[in-house]
Amino acid sequence: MTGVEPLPPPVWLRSANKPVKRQLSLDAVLEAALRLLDSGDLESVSMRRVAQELGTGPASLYAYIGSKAELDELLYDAALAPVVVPEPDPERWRSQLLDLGVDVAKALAARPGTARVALETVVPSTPKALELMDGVLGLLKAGGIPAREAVVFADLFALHLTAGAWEMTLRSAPKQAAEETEVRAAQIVQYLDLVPADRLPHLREAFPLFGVEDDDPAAGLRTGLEMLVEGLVARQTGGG
Amino acid sequence: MTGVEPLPPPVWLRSANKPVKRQLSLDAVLEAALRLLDSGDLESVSMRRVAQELGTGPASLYAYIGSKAELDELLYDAALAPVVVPEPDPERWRSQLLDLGVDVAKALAARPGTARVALETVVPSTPKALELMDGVLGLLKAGGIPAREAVVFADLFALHLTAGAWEMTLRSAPKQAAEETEVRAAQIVQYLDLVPADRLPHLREAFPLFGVEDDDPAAGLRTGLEMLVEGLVARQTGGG
DNA sequence: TTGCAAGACGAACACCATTCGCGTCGCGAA
DNA sequence: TTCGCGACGCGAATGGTGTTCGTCTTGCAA
Repeated sequence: MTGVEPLPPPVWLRSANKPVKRQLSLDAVLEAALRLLDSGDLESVSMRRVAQELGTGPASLYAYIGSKAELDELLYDAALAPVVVPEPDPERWRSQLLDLGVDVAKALAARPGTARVALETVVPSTPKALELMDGVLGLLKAGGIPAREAVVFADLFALHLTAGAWEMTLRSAPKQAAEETEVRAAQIVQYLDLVPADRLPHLREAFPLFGVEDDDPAAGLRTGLEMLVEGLVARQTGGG
Repeated sequence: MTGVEPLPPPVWLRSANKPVKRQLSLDAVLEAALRLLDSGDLESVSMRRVAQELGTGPASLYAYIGSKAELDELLYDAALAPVVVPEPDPERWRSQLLDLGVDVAKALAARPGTARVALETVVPSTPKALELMDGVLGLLKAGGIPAREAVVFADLFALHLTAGAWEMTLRSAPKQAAEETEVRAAQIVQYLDLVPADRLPHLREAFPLFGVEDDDPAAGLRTGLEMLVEGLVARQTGGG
């Protein structure tokens, strides 16, 4: 090859040193960010690193996104992408709702840190988030829940689910958090030994039961969502 | 007063210029941090600022606390301090539980940012947090909930409550977040206009109902906790 | 061919938590 | 009373963060 290639441009030209990579775009930025996210967590997605991934400086990114928070929301939306909203079936709306909730939480937990974005944003309003909210409202309507109640519930549902996803993220973090949890548990035991024996009696009794069933981190979340739905229908039939 | 005060020490002594402020202590650090927290939020509590508040550099603080995270937990514990655990009354355990939950959330929301500490910690284990957990377990026992269920529920209860407190924190933030919310709402309306009219039908219909009853930010939280408790007892009587 | 808007981006700003290592002080031992 | 030592205090530096300014460059429209 070497023979036929054109000679390199003169070194004193500015363009020789900076080969002018016009390959940036919103998609390229998002793609690079997702690459970083998947090989770590949201913490490892910084402007600098994304820029480095693209072979440029952080300032270049601001042509396509307004702020880091904006990029975070894009990642959040991307994390939500694989979730599909089911067609409401009045016979099965409750299990559909639970499945949807668990799916969302799993999707968020699969991209570590994205759940946190939802917690930090006052009201998450990315396209996919809105689509999912619409889906939840649709299922509630299929279940005969009045619109007024449905709105309140949908809000709570999303909140609980997001918090659950965040907790799943913490617990399923590869190594660090696992031993963190153990250290904490040990500290609590130690603390309980320190405290007068007649204090915290219920905690003493129940403590060994904590952390059971942690083989499936989504199980606890599902239970919580079940309780929420159960409470919703109880409140409907009861009266108030 | 001026007359009786002792004359200042000679200026050429080193101790005159640096009066050797051996006034640092864990309490002093915590106090300064709380002062900053109360005149802002957790974001405004940085090592540098706490140190500045004490007239020193950030390095000095590390004699008393191991890390910023540790200080955060101290603040979290301090925020929880005013909450009192009620004596369980088998007649009223449900309302007691709800009141306790709302109290905790209000206490956390009163020190903006502390709820976030609980969300970020794998398992919050400060003394007050353990005391509250013990209280919750006590109420559940008074309600006749089996220990196994009680543990799962207490976890969910705490999670929901913390998330709710965080949301309250966001919404009740003095100025910034309030208009943030409005901006978001406007953006969503705008987005709904942009999207084909047959998409997101339920959201379109229900959107005006969102944000109603925001005069009492704790109301939504209480509703959520009610549903959770309702679901718990329904699951008990039902069978599973 | 020329002019110009828009993209690219190096450098700098103002933060952040944390660590190193030196100076200084108070206190206990001699 | 004097000395020495250990613990505290803390200035300075390290390596991060998001964001902005001003300049350079380049492709395209006129």
